Amino acid sequence: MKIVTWNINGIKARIEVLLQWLRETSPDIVCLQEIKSVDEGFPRTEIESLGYNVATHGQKGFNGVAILSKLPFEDISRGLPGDPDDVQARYIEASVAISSGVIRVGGLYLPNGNPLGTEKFPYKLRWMERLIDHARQQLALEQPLLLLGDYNVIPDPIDARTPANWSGDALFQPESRQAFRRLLNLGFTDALRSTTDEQIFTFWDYQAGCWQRNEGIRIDHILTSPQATDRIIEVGVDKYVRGWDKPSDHVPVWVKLRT
DNA sequence: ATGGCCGGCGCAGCCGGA
Repeated sequence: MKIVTWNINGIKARIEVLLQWLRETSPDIVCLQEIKSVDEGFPRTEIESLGYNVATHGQKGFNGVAILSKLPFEDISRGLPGDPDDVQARYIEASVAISSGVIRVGGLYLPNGNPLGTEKFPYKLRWMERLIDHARQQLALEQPLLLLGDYNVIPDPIDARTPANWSGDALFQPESRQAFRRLLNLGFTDALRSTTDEQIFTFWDYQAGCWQRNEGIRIDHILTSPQATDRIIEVGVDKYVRGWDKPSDHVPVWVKLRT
């Protein structure tokens, strides 16, 4: 089965691109970030007509995540535990039954954290600590688990075309990278990096001709638990979607798993 | 030449993104 993460940067502006990509690639599960929509405004019926179940966790104007699945959801959890005062819609989790058991999927939109020196950066780091705590609990279940989404973290220098451009950026701060490594060190695998040493990007800024100059970064990641890692067949990035009309600034990242 | 964009909201121009 094919499981994908994609920051679509606004579902209302991207619905035609999303439907076209769904028709062409027919993924089984899709985690979407930055839907920038309340649940009632999400174009659910158009997506359902392609054979998907839809679960959303939205808010007005910003953030917002969703999961699409051809298989029915077993149970859905909205919001990242650990801070009842956090009103930002950045996490959704669901299970689907497969022939060999159950697979759990967490779709996340990790805070950007810029600019440094504001409350946004400590919020990012606190959010990462909550994610680590939650991931540790989920790993204890010893099931196939995927935590995928827009992590807003450049893990290593190879993951940026020009690392020096990001030295003052929250995405490439030592604290951000260390928290990402601590998450991995719980027992997760960075699925894409486990299959290639190549420089591969998932985001190109709209500004300054970044796409044309290939000034990209890799910030959208699929983390797999040991039970999911053992099932990996192939990992890839649908880079060509960035060249479509009215593209998102992110592209889909996918993994094929044995069921 | 070292800047260049985009979406949401809501109907001008600001906020947020990365």
